Formats: sequence, C-alpha cells, structure tokens
Amino acid sequence: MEKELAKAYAPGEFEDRIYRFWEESGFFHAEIDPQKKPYTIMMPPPNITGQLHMGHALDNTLQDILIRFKRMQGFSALWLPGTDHASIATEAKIVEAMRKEGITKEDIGREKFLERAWDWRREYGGRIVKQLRKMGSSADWERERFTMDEGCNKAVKEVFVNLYNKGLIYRGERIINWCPHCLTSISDAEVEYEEQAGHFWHLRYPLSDGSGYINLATTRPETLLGDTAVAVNPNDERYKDLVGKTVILPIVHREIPIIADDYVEMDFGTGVVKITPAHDPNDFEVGLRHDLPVINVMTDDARITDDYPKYAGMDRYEARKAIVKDLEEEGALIKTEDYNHNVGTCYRCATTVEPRVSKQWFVKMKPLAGPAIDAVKNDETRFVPPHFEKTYFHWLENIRDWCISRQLWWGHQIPAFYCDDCGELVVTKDNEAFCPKCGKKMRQDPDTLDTWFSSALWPFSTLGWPEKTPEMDYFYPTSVLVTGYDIIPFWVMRMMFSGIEHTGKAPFDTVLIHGLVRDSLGRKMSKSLGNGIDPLEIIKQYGADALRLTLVTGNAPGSDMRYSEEKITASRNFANKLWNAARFIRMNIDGHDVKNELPAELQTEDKWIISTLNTVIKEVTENLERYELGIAVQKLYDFIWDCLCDWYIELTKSRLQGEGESAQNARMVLVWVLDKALKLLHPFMPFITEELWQALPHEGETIMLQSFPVYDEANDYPEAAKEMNMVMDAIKAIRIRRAEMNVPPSRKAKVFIAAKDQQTFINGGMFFKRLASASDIEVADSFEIDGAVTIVTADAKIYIPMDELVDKEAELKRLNKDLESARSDLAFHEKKLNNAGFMAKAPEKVVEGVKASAAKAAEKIRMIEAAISALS
RNA sequence: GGGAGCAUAGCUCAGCUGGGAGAGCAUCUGCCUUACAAGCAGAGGGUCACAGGUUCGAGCCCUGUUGUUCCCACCA
Repeated sequence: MEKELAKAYAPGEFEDRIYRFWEESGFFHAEIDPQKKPYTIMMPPPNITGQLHMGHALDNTLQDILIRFKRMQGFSALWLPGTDHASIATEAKIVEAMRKEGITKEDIGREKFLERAWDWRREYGGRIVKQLRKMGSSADWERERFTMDEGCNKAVKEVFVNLYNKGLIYRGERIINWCPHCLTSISDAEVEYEEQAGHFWHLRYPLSDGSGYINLATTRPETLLGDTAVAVNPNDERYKDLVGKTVILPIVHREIPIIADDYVEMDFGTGVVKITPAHDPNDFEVGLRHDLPVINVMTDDARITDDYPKYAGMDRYEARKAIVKDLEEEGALIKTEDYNHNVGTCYRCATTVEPRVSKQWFVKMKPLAGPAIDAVKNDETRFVPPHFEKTYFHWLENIRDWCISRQLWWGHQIPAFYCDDCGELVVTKDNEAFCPKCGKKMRQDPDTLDTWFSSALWPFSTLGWPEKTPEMDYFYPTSVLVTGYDIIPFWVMRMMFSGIEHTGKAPFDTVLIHGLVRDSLGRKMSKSLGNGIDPLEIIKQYGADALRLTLVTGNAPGSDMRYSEEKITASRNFANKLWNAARFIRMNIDGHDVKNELPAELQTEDKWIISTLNTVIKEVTENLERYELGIAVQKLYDFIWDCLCDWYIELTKSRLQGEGESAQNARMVLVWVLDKALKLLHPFMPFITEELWQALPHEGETIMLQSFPVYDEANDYPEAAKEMNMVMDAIKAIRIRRAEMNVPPSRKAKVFIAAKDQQTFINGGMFFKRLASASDIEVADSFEIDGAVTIVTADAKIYIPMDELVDKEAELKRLNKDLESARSDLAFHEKKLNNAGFMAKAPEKVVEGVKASAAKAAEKIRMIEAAISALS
C-alpha cells in the first residue's frame, strides 16, 4: 500500500490530481449502451461572460450528485455541459472594451465585430467551465457544446423556419420593451419592475371650443408630445357630453379627440387619461381600438426627436423637466404631487425601459403554450417540489407573444431575407437568398435572435437534432432538469414548449427546482452589495467537498439557503473526521492481509454496524430517488460520525489490540463498512472518497465507477442490533451518571450488572472497560451491594461501588427522580392502552409498540423500587 | 389587486405517507482515553406564530388570523 495518509485532511493536495485522473481516464464520458438504461441531465449552460458564483456551485453540486449516483447504479449517465453565448451581456462587454479604445461597433462593421466577439469567446468562454471542474463536476466534456456552435445554429434555423411556415413566427409593428442603453428590444420576461419615487403632475387641457378644461394627471409629462387623444370611461356621467369633442394639447397646440374606452378607471384620479400610443403598452392598445395615430417622440437612446426642436436631443429626464416648466408657464400645470410607482427596468443593465413601437419578430405563444401546460397537467413532466407548477402554469396561461428579435450583432442572425427592390420576404435555412420575384440578391435581416431562443432548444439541439441521431433516440427525453426557480419563465417554460413542438415529447421527466444561495444575513448575493462569496476561494481554503457538503446539507428542494462560514467549517470538520477514521483503519490493517469482504464469523457489534449500515443504504437510496438530497446526506453524516466513528471504531479497539482471528475479523468488517460508506458518500463528496478508497483495499480503478451499495436482507441482524443497543444504553447510562458526579475517566471502578439477559452483557463486557471506565465487570442475576452508585436502564440494574463518592441521600433522591419519570412514562402508555378509541382504531404495529414500551417502563419501575429498598 | 413560500432550541435549518420534537453552530461541565482538540464524554435550552376544526392521536391535514419573503399584474 502507498504512503501514509497525512495527519489532517488537506484537500488542496489531492483534488486537482484526482480530477485530472478522472478526466484523462475518460470516466465522465457516457456512451450509448443498449445494455444500460440512459440517464440524462443537460447542464444549464452558464454565460460565457460569467464567473463561477454560489448559484452555479449549488446547481452543479446537485446535478453532479444525481449523475454520480445514477452512474454508480449502472445507468449510462450523460451529463452534457456547455456554455451560452449570452447575446446582450457579451455584446455589452465587447462594446465597452471597444469604447475604451475609442471605437464603436459601427466604426468596424459587423464582420470585424463578430471576429472580436469570437476572439473574446475563445479567450474567456473557457473560464467558467474550468471553474466548474474545480467543483468536481463529472460532466462529459467530450460532448461540450456552445449555444452558437454549428449544430445549435442549424437547430435554430430549422426551428425558425418551421415556426414561420406554420404561421407561429411573424413580423409586425408592435409596442415592445426597449432598452435605451443596450439599444435593443427585450422580452416581457426580461423586464424587472422596481418601485421608484416619482411625481404626479396634474394638468389641464383646454377644450377646443373654449368651453372649459379637462383635468388629468400623468407620471410622464414628456410623453405628452406624442399624445393623440384623451380618454374617459364610456359610463362616466361626468364626461358623457365631452366625448367626441376635442382638446388642445398644451405646448404642442395640436387638436386631439376625447374618446371613450373601458380601459379607463372612473375611480382613479380624475377619470381622464392622456393617450400616448407610441410610448405606453396600454395606450397602444387603446390607439389600435380607436385608430389613433402613433407618434414616436423619442430616438432609440431615449432622446426627443428633431420633430420637437425645442426639446430635440434632450434625454427623457431633461425633457421632463423642461416640459414641466413650460406647462407651468402656459398655465397648464395645476399641481405636483409625490408618487411612488413601479417602473420597468432592463434586467441586464437596470436602465428604465422605454416602451416603443417598432417592427420586430414575434413567436405566437397561445398555440405553443397549451401543449406545454398539458404535459405538466398529465404528469409527463413533474416539478419537484410540485408547487412550482403553479408558477409555470401562471406564466403560460397569461403569456403574450414573445418578441425574439434583438438589435444586436452577437447571436443567431435571423434567417429572413428582404428584397430591397420589391420588398419581398423570404425565410430560409440557406445562407443567402434571391428574390423569387425579381431575382435580385436579398439582404438578410440584420437582427439576431433572443439568447433564450437558442437555449430553449438546448435539451435536443445538443444531441444532434434536427438530424435523427442515435443520441436523440437514446438520451432524449432527458431525466431531470436542475435549475433555480428564478428562471422558470425564461427557460424552463420555453424548453418545454419547444421540446414538445419540435420533438413531440416534453424534454424532461422531472424538473428539480432549487432556491437561491443567500448571504449569512439572508440577502441575495449581488455585485452591488459586494456580499458575494467566491466559491473558488472557499474551495482553495476548505476544499470542494466541504463546499459541496455545505450546499447540500439541509437543502430542501425549492427553498433558499444561507451561506455562512460556520457551515463550511462544520463540513470541513466532517471531512477531517472521515479522513481520520480511514487513517485509523489504514494504520490497523497495515502489515495484515485484509480483503474487502466480510469474515465468516461476526461478533454482535459487527452485526450491529452491518445491520445499521444496511438500513442506511436503503434509506439513502430512497431519499436520493425522491430528490431529498439534504436528508440523504444527513443520514450518511450521522452514520459515519456517530455509528461508525463514535461507536463501532471504539468498540473494535480492544479487539484490534489483540492478535488472531478476532482482530482480523474486526479489520475486515472495518474495511468493508468504510468501503460501503465511501461509496454511499461519493456522489456528495467525490474527492475525499476517491482518495480514501484508493488508500484502502479495493478492486477497480476508481470509486466513481463502482456499484452503488444495495440493501441486502441477509445483512439484517435485528437480534444482534437489539443486544448491542442494550449494552450501548447501559454504557451511556454509566457515562451520564459519572459525568453528573464529575468523576474523571481516569478514575476506574468495577461495574456490577444485574440483568435478565446476562449473556448479552457478558459478551459486551470489554466495552464497559473501554467506554464506561470500568476496571472490571461482573454480571449476575442480582447483587447485594452496599455503598454503590445505582443506575437502572430498561434492561439492567448497574452498581458501581465508589464508597467515598456515594452520598446515600443523593442516591436516593436521584433514584426517586428516575422512578418518577419511569412512572409518568408508564402512565403515558397506559393511558393510550386504556383508550378504547385508540385500541379500536390504531394500527396493530403502533399498539404493539405502545405495549412494549409500557412493559419496559413497568420493568424499570420494578427495578428502581428494588434498588431504593436495598439502599434504605 | 392576484398567486406562492415560510413561521420549530439563542442562531442556521431538517422533520419523508399523522403515532411521545432533531442536527449543526453557540453556551455550560469534564476529558490531551495512542484516528481525529478540525477531537471525545456529558448538560441545559422548544406552548412547533396565534385561534378554531378533523382524528383514538396533529409540528404534519382543514379553516381563519397575524407576521415575513418572493413572484406576477400595474390605476394614467
């Protein structure tokens, strides 16, 4: 065997080495194997602009646990990784870098710009995937994809053309969300609302016929330039006579009509609304209904157009000030009021979105949403936890058409071509097109597609679709999607309807939703707060396994968790504990030929640990199958620390000090149990388990390809477990009593045990010496001992003669206290047994349990009473 | 306005289909017991937010209330 294990857990010394070993050996690679069942996870592709953060760390840890578990269970487990081109974010970075050089996109043109973008991607696109490797992610890097690679591009074109031909993609002039900073349209899902302090400006518009005024209020006076009507509710008696008349728009002095529309709330404000179809989505709808002109008053960077020379070139907010001032001078401003309202902002740059009418491409959503809703309703895909279905349904049921064109260069260029001569439109997968009418070479639409348009195809574009590949047949639909609840509307929903529409099958069996990793105060980690924790720093300091354990411990699906330094150290301490347990076993098998198998003859304590492990195997497997990863790891933690380290290893120490078969058997059991424990823990803590497994007797190249332990009925030893528990209970009771009396462990004393089940205590005799500070032990039916500390457990009466420490009064007091508690115990159980309803309706198993507890309590009372009478 | 989650020990959180409340951290006591002081053995600490209900039995199921977080909508 190799060198000694280091004294303390030092992950920095082996994690990178092990990862390299795994990757170079090809252990992560999944192949189509008809002998095996497929298990597939598509990694949510991180943005190429991204750096690893806690969100990725959590998301990847959960996926890696599932994929390693299934791989060990014998599935052909594919975890397909990749990155996303992130059109807005990437383009913004490149534009920013160019700005520092003093050049703009337009200066260098599209082709050169794209060259720079690809260079940028080559340079930085690999950063995030390197960081994912640090987490231990066992992804199949040989199959790594990029949302803008050739295959994905092919899939995008195929989908665009299909949807266009079915009439599900159209081009139209609509009001869309426009980001004046990113200079592109964005979809509804990309708008974030935030409350901002603003004002309510109360205005009066004079009626054209000079008969008076109509009063209204606005939060955006600058849009007045584009007003083409004022509206009232048709049922509003106050204004009934005014509908059909006109008013003179202040400042602009344009005559605009007063119209009636249900959209106007009578109870709010004066019940009159100014209508600016070009700059408000609701007004746009009103405009359509009443055939109002649409007057765009702003440029693409949200400045007033040259049509209004007085304000031309001012940005929205300057213009607002200037216009308010002018309104005041004109006498049109009645009053100004403070008012908080929600304002839409761009999710990328936080700039206030400007609704704007423009010609864009849209996906018609209603026909696609229906089947996506059905797939979840009929359980083709299920959410864990299930309540996220509601979020999903809510979005799909209220969905509006998806604006997919972006005025950006970095992305999939829209496969639509225009004829500049006759205006003909052709949508095609080809890279160029000629006008079917006049034969002229056509001009491709300069816009690109929303990033999410290509990510929506990720579950199948990565498997070679639209080609009929064997991978599609074998790995699709995928098994589980692991992602945060925050991107259900962006991504989950869009993958669902895309998968169903293009492949006929929902892309996932299960959608496992997790929460956010927050800081120790419960705040979202963000750049602006500066409260982000860098996972790479944590890995450097504590190891990837400690980070992974922290992220999965106590993690329940769908709920947020807090990160804290204390949790990390607790995880690191557990790793150290495991490390040392392995080191202890290594030291003890050194020089002996120990095979990783169970010996023919087992002691009671061996049977107990094997039996306990067997239960843990069963439970952990069940928990993993149900995505209860936090519960699964908790059980392993408890088993390894409490059962294996604190009890079983301690129980074996005296045997290990001896020679012969008993010692050898103990070594074998230790190795066998640790081997199983390492395998169970491997999906959670891959590095340390590999390192330790390699250092122990084993067969095979790597732990990651060993079979996951399986529950085996033959390893259940209920009798042995019961006996062992009697002994352990007695040891604990002695420890408690000694601690209460402040007796140091160095002060040994003989222990007399009176029990019915004498053999059990005789067998366990040596444990009392090591674990209960016994100098010697004697077991009998009963004892007559004076001046002894008396301890009663459910199965035994224990005497420890320690004359000088025994205070008869105190002993009696203590025994009486025990008696009281035993009596109330008995009363509790008897109350149930005397309850007719309970006896009639409770399941037999429960009744039996209560009966047994009552009998135990009664026995204990008898023993305590005897002890008391002996003392007094 | 609509919807969802959460409320359990001082703190952070588990608690699976209802059967006498758990962990880690923190606090206190005693231990260098030759794997581990990143450790060992113990202790204290809870009206499971509140009020009803269902049930033989409720932290868990139902109804309501309060507090809190989030998502959606957006009345200009």
